[in-house]
Amino acid sequence: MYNLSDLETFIAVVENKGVLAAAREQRLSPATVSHRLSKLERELATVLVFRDSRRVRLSPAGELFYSRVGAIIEALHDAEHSIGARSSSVSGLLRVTMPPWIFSKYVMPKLTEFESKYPQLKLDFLITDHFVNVVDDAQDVAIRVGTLTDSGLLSRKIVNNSRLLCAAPSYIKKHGMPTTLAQLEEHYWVCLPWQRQLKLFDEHGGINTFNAKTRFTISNSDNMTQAAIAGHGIAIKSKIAISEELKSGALVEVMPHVMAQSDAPVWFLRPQNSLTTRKTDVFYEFMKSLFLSCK
Amino acid sequence: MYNLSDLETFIAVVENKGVLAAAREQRLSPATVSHRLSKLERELATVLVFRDSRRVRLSPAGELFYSRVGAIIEALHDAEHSIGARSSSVSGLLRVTMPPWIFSKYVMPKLTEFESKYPQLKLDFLITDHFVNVVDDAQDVAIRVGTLTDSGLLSRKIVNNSRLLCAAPSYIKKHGMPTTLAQLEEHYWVCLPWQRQLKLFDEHGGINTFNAKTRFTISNSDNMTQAAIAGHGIAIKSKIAISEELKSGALVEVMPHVMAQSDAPVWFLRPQNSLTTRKTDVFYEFMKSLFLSCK
DNA sequence: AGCTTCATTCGAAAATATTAAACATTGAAA
DNA sequence: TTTCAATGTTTAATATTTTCGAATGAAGCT
Repeated sequence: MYNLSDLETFIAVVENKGVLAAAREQRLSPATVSHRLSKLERELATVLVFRDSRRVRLSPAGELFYSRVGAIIEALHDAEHSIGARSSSVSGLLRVTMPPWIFSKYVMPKLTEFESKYPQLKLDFLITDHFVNVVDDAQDVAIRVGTLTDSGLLSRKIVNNSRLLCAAPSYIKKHGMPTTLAQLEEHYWVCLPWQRQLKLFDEHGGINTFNAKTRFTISNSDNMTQAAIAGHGIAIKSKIAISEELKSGALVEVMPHVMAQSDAPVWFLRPQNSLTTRKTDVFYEFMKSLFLSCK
Repeated sequence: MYNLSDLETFIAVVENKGVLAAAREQRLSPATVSHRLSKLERELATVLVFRDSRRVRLSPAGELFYSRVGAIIEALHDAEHSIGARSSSVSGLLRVTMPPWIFSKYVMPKLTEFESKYPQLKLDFLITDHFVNVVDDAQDVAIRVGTLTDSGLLSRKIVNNSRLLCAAPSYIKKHGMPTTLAQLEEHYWVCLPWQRQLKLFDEHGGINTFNAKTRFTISNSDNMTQAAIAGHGIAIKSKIAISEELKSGALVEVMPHVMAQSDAPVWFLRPQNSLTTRKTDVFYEFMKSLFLSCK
């Protein structure tokens, strides 16, 4: 029967593309690596790796086996950790999707710190404002803002947040500061394509569906902020996305408290039934730490 | 570093509730089992099993580790199988939910056959007409009939099927065979609680929402069929659920082609990202085979 | 051809695993 | 209380597996 170490060696051979390199990484002699590999193949009665003495190439079976075994070893490390055994380092790949503004404003500045804390952990960011199906696109984590529509995902709130209307002072100077819904309706908007319909409170507290008049829409939240700062119109933004702009005066709030459904917390989502949780757990802690100052 | 065999021995100890019994099962000496277990605990620096010399009891850590490691070993066997190595038997536990009529009419009759083919595989059936959340209730497989609403699940169609209206001849004799929607509205219905609103085509092919007049509802599809046969009213049934009753004349179809949205295939659903697929795969093949004659 | 780089094989040594037998513990029966 | 039976651990000898340096082979590069 083969061993865990045989599996780990197999993985090392694949990832280092060679017996010698794998041996160096694992601090073993090449002979040992070669032995372990042939034992594994003998036990499985399957060729995993084609070796012409110059390089190493995965067989189709090896390809398949590799793609599975990595996750299994990871799950095992995770299980060890779950019982408090072994201060095993967090390793592997974590696929994360989030909106651009969270990435650029919150994640990027602290990313080096995170990377040096978990050097074994590789991150794959899918940065977009579009809805990404976590399951279909094989993401391990999604950061979402606003009301959740995902089902079958575990959600944890990272930080509270609300949306508000804002515009550049230059825009307000030119077009005037609106004080009624009727006035608001005459203004230009800078918004994401799916934000054009919005719900606002009228004077009596009733909810009013409202179609934004736009000259253009942008499908990236960061660029949309830039457009608002440049004075192209009124924008709907997360409070924590533009806190600095509000403070510096680059943007000013328009008609506070007029937005219905302004509540837009930042959420941390991950699929359920995953065998490995440690990677996502440390990333959750990281994300949480980024928003501590927003409280 | 501990071995796979150490993990397997640990599992055997847990499942056989003892070192001696585990040794017998694994065809090892008790000394070996004891050694392996202590090695595992030494490596993990964690007590997994409390041993007073009379019996064996899992520690909390052991409990947790056991629940994880079982799935991991299973995933590994699965990976082996996926590359065609080892004709490993399918083992473990498979949790399945399905409606009563499918279970009693299709699954039960062939269950012994399936069990003798995969003696190592334990099945846990959750038989209900109610919607079961696969993820929350930790089901490995769900058999669903009709339009799918689950997200994040892999679905495969097992067999095509449609719903129709039917009633017992005795009921029709007494109340007359309806030929128009207006007449239908006067009839009594036997239906599941969530079937009381149904959509029917009118003479012009338009869709008509229709509230069924009921004396009672039953929340189990099998009992509901019995009620229909007993002449309590018109029922909405899957064609393949009552094929025999239609043939024998115990039930007769009422107003064919009047049901809108009558399409109701039988689906096989399973969560995505599961590490083990072999168990579900063999069960899928089994389910598929049950409906071959329905084509 | 000669050199370099990589992977495998060989044989000895080291490390690890296995087992029987002796020993320990405990619950129950006498 | 004593004894017995059942279970788990330890010990120490034995068997197996693993490891590594050195030798060998295979292929590309100059």
